Amino acid sequence: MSDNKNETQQEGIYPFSEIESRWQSFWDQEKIFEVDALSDKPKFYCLVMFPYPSAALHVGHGRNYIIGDAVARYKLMRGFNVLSPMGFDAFGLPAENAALKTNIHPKISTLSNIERMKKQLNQWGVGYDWSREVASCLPNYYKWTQWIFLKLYEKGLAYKKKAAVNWCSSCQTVLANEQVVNDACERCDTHVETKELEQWFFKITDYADKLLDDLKLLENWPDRVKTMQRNWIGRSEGVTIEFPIADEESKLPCFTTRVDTIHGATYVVLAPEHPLVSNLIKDVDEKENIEAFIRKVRAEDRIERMSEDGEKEGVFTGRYAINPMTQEKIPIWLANYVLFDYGTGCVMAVPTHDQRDFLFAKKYNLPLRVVIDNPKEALKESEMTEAYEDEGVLVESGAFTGKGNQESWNLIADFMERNDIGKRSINYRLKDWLISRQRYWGAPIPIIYCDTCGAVPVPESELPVVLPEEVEFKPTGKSPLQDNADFLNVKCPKCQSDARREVDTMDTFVDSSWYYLRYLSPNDETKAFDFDLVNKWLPVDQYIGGVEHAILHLLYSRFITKVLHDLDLLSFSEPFKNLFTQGMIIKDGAKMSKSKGNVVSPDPLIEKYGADTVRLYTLFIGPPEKDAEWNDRAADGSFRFLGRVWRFVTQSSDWKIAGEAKWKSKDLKRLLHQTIKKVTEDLEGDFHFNTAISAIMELINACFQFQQQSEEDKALLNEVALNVTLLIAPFVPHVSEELWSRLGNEGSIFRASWPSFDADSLKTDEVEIVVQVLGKVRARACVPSDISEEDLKKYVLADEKVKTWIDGKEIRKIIIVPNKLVNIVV
RNA sequence: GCCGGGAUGGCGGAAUUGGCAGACGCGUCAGACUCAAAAUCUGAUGGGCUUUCAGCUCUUGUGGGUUCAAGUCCCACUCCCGGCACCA
Repeated sequence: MSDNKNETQQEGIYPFSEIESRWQSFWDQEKIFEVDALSDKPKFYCLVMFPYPSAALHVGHGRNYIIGDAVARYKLMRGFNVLSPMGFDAFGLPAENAALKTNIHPKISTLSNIERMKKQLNQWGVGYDWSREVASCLPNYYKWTQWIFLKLYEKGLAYKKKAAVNWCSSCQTVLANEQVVNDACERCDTHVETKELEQWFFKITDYADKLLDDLKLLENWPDRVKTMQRNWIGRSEGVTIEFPIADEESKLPCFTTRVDTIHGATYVVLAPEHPLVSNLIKDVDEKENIEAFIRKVRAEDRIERMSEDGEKEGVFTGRYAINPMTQEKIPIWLANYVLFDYGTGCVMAVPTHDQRDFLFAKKYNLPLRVVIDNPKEALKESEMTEAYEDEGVLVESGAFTGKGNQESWNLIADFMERNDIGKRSINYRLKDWLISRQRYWGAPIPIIYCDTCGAVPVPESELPVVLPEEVEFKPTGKSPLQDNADFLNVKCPKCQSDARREVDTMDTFVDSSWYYLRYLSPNDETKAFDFDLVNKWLPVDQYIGGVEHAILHLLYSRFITKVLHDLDLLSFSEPFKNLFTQGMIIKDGAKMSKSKGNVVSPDPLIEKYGADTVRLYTLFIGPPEKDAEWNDRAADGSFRFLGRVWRFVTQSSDWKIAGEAKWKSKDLKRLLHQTIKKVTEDLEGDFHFNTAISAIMELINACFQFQQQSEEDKALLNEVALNVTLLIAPFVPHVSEELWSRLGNEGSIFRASWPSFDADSLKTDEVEIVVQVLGKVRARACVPSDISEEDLKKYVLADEKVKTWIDGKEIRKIIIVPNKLVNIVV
């Protein structure tokens, strides 16, 4: 490999390895990325999602940093005061799991991974303001994570409850709903179990509406991310109807979105876990059977029970409710398909107009009544094979009969509210955020349990609750901190009697839900973030990261920001104004991962071609928002291109070409300015680096077909060389710096300003017009760009080729698109 | 089932939003350099047909439609990717 490299460099392709290390040190010394946060220059906060510190980065990771770096460098050249910080999401399971195998403490492995990762980032030539580095595992950071917990606690937004929670037996901890993907642990793919445990939650449901409504404010977020969040929050509007229970005073509340079908509700169904059930069935003959059914359902796996093709099973309670609109007695059933934790845990069933109810009713022979007429064919209960779920006119619906079902929705809801039958209400799919983790490598939850005072928050002055280092962190299903007596035993902050600390740690998504605030004052010992600085610099102007965080991190960060906003600690309520989610780098059809063995390391490629080539190929591989298949060989093209740029720029003042000169100076000048325009527009828009780069390639290709003949040509070539160097700088910073200095410029190219195009140079006095006959291209014509339509028509009709196509035919119409095309209709 | 995004040469992908489809790059082929190879450089490169320094014709997942003109707009459909889903 090294022989190869020497050879390449000897042949004078371009001495990338020397150049790259030299300019990397230069940026360091010159503090190119260090920001004066107080400056009056227009600010630009460019943020890449901070990574979990892993030992070896692959080219897929690189895409994220390279895109972020290209944006930051471009904005620098546009004259912005650019804040581009980096930090590490440094708590979490991988370090702890590795420690179990290697016996190296997570703190040690994490900190050494961070150092390695910084080296790798530097090797890529991505620049950050390292003076602002944060690592979530350090006490000066997690102190403030704990502080945020306390703020939520004070507001009643952090609370402890016993609940059925997701349990990963491999990770030996509970998981948030957001961390369960297809019934499996997001991290290790282990099938998730359900456990009843007492755990800490953040009340994100209080913010469901705001989180949903404010998606409208996020104009520059990808639609798919907003859609995912919308789906996840899952708001549905309906009416909670109180069904009186026959022979009893109490009522059964049922949430429905189809209040228009109420007259067809012929039975109601409760979740077997519903608290009213035991009372309902206490005197019923079939009690034993019913209880057996409840036991059976409870024993069923929650996941299986919820799966769609799971058999719907139920049992009659022997009791009846009253349909409040028809006053009929309707049976009360229990069924496995009704979820206790959604809505009211009790549903009204309308088998004629809900397919699921229909199947259940058929199975157990429950009564049907059509209340919406199908305009296409009359519905007969006895002949129906499926529910009719479309629109129509109400029938058998008392005073509402004859009205459209949609308009009746509101009329019936109004009627119910007036008569105390039901109330409009809203339900969400979103559940509260479970933040407790029974693992070691995380921020301790700052709570103390006292036998007399109960759960007492650790006073702010006593933060941080330091994570002890001497711990046996074998996962046992309980927090390892439990076994550390020094940590566990404390005095109650209220009454000074003996007390115990909370031993669970926080979900690492709590750490990452506020880090973007910390970068403005990373070393401040007195507060989590600086009010003035944060409100000056945020919201983040450009956030860049993987779409896998569409729900988890992005929803949690929005939530925490809104809470802090409501506490008057932030003046903004959305943290990230613009979001860009880059696609994944794929290898052999799959996401790169160690377990699949398809990881591509950038090291050999950097060794062979240099970091600039890796960067250029990464940006050129395709539209950055889409997934892209990595192909080492295709990177050759990027290297060749840099070689061409190198030769052109270093020789531009004495430029000779081998082949035929196909370009004229006027056209080359125009192309230069078109290219500046195109690249600028691509970078200002949706970061279409791939097309920006191809435009620069076209310009360089043109230069290789241009022969210098005069002093003006020489000046033009120098102009092209200078501008090309500037245009490629955000993509390939090392070689650009080198060329910039070889062109005789002082200082960093990133202190120079971005080129602007000259509108006059874009104008042409001659244009090539496409001549179509009946929409097919038959000829081309070079004409003055200011030619009149009349002259153009005459010119085109006189063309020999055109004549052969229109000969003897009647011309019906001539369509002219100025400076582009003529279409003759015959 | 609902929502979002897609489908363009051998491959990755362009196409100024209705105006020359296939830019740019990879690969392939040919040539230069070389004893030779690699690397590098130069050129050609969607398919078919013909009378081949030219020209015709077909071609953007499928089938219809609108238009002087459709990858782009409309209707119907197929397949792929992602999210949600016994959610009442």
